Amino acid sequence: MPLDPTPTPFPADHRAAVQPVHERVRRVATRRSPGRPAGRPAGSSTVTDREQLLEAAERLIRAVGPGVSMEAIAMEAGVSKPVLYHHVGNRDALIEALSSRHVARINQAIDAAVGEATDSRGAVRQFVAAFFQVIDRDRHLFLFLAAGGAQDTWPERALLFADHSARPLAEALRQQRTAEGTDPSVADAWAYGLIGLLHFVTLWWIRERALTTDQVVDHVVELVWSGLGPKHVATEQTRIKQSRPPRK
Amino acid sequence: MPLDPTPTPFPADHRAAVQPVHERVRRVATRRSPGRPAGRPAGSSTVTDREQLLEAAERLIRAVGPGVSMEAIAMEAGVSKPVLYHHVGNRDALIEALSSRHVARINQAIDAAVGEATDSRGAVRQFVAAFFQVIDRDRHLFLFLAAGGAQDTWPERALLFADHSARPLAEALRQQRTAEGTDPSVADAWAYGLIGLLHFVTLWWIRERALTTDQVVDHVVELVWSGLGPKHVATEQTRIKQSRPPRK
DNA sequence: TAACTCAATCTACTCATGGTAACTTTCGCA
DNA sequence: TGCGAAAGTTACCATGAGTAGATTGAGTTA
Repeated sequence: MPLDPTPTPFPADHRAAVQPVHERVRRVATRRSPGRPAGRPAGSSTVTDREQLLEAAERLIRAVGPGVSMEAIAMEAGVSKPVLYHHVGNRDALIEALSSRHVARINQAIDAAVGEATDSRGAVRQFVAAFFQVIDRDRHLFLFLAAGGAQDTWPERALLFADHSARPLAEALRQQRTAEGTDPSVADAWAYGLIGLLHFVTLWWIRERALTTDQVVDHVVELVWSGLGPKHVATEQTRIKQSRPPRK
Repeated sequence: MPLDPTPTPFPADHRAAVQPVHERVRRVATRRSPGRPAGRPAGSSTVTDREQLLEAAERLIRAVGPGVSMEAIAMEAGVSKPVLYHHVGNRDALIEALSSRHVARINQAIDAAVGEATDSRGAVRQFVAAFFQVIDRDRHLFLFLAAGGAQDTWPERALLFADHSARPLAEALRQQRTAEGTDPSVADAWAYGLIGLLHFVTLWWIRERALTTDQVVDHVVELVWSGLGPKHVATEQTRIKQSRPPRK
């Protein structure tokens, strides 16, 4: 899996990168200029499409990182701020909308990858690997969706992206557990847990880059598949070793 | 485990609660008033202790939620903003400092709880339960630490709290794996993964309150202990009635 | 064709907040 | 007693979310 060639793992140069935003934005926004008169512009094709705005938002986030301002996004779309707000709502709603699209893409990639697996464990591995790859390819977008909102609305926002990922996963888990005769009520907790697990490992991995993709995927799969419990040689969980489990 | 009596699971009334902040702050900050002259106040006991500031920050966050401003914190401490900044640095540094203290408390609780366990699985359960309890008891503080910063510095900030939790856990895992002769290089990824798992399940659980504490802890432990792989032996939990049909 | 209405848009603003500059006062010490 | 450093304060700046109100083009009616 080829990583894209960005040298710095994290966009640690946010602040520095902010300047280029405006640079680029100024280039892009040909329709706006200081001397421009107010009011509706000529030509009936000015009806703004919500999709255009979302596209522009993604484009800009990819280009300059998760710290983009709403105004910059509006400019990137060649539109003024109130138009953006009219069509999108507010920053949280933008995150919500972008989450929905992006998670759809991720799930598509996951579905395709899982389809290639021949056994259950292989499917889990494909799942994890696909998740990592898509997230890594769109680091900035991921960061924006995971944490790009205002600090005021946090509790609602924190799970916006996770919700989209976790809900279908929960459904799948529920079906699987039902089919195999085990309690399906674990599904929601497991889904959020697994998504959180992937989230944090991804964040850590993006920051540190201490492992190759294959390594980190292997490690995650081992944990997710087998858990912390006794290894398969043991047939009963009562035969666990006496060694103490993780404490601080 | 008694939940504290807050009726609303999430501080969904941030915005509403913002007013009371200032109300309260104005009461507390007796030392400040509009007509007060500038300059160093009389009395040699004015030397501000960093600890006092951190205490004040915690107190206020607990009281009004994770959306507190730096100015409100300064006022709560009976001090002006530049003093707060002088002693603490900036908002991220505040998060860092509070994370350090809070994780220390959490780990203390976990150590105590794990000490009561008689077997490994029980220890994991105690670990998870203790984590949940401490987090739930200090919801606001948790939210502040997990996401209370400015959006600009996100990548660095996102893992501030997680780092503190994950590092000792990684160390423990590394020792354990080394002792039992399995590959210890999984430790970091596992630690961040497990912390992320707990993070998200906690967030979801705080928001939805669909399960009792015992239930959610059981579910998490089952996942963490046994993983998604084939069950060796049915545990008590998995033998619960599987009567629930997949909804939706 | 001229007036009317309305939707789409813009400019220009408010407000909140992180962070800083520059000034002011007290204390300890020679 | 005088003076420098320490500890504070007020007042400010910059940025960015979100909004109010003005402005204009395009159908629509007479």
